[in-house]
Amino acid sequence: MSDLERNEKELSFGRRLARLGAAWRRQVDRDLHEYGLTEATWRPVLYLGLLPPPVRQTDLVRALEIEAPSVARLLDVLERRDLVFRSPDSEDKRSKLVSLTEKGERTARQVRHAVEAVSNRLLQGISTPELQACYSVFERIEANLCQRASAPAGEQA
Amino acid sequence: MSDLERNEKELSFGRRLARLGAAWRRQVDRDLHEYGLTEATWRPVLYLGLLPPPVRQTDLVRALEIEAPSVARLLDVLERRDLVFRSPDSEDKRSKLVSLTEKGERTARQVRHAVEAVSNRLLQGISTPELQACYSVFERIEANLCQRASAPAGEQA
DNA sequence: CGCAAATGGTTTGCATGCTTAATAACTGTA
DNA sequence: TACAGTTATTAAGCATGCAAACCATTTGCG
Repeated sequence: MSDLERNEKELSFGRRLARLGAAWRRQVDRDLHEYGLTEATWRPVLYLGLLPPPVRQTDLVRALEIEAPSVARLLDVLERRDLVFRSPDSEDKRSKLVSLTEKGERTARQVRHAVEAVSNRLLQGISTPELQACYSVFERIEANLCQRASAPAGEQA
Repeated sequence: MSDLERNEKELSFGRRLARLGAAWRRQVDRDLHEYGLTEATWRPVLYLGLLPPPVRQTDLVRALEIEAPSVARLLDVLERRDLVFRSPDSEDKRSKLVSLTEKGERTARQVRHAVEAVSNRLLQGISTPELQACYSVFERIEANLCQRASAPAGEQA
């Protein structure tokens, strides 16, 4: 039955996802390296350019989907590089508002260009229906992720 | 035109890939945590159970698609845990052969089960043609990855 | 009001990836 | 044989993610 036949592909699907995702990111990184942005530092800058202000660190945590300590450290680096600055939030003394400096604004535009260029290049020749088919599968997988493993599911379904 | 309409989705495709890949891996990690395997340490064990011996470290580097220093460090950990051992290669005094201990063999089977269970669960309800549509897109993206960025491609095509 | 719980941020320590550089051994060519 | 280049492994240091523990502040409830 299909299960055995599909096993090889199934086994590699998660692997494939991770590999492609990493390769994709590496492309962006490569393009942004010349702007002095290393690894993940461009993501906070990108999102700071997209989110409606005021942006608290927690907003970045949610947008970047990384944990608060990681965001804090990235912002330390970016602040030292004069790309962002933190200011107190008059509404809530616990929180800090994060903004792009002028240099940061410029960088954010470059990041956006680079990200779009990579996306255009990598998705070249792929039709919208094909993309949507992928999204459909992704959504189903995400749905399956939420069902706690308590239901071992299609063990031989 | 399609470009603007697709922009939102295109922008997020790489993001989506990375996120799904990470989530997938986290599922496996969670299931293997109870076996004392943390993070990425289960992958060398899995592949050692799959590759035809003898397995040199270089073979693992190629299979795991991570760099040689990373493999070396992981093997240090696994060796300390008595899951693998290194022995000299009589064919080539530079290289070392890596093997699973008996405990490692047992662990490899558990890892394989966990990986398959997660795969079955996450791909539940997704048909083979849908999977193949995804693979087709992945392959096209991989092909586009290889074309060096020299051709900026669909900048406004 | 006053205290417990939740929330925002930081610090610390660990896991895992990479790159660069060193060392040892092999290979090919003159 | 000898020497240059390649290959296998390791070592050292950096980047980035996480979780746990901590402080300050805010919120909610008696």
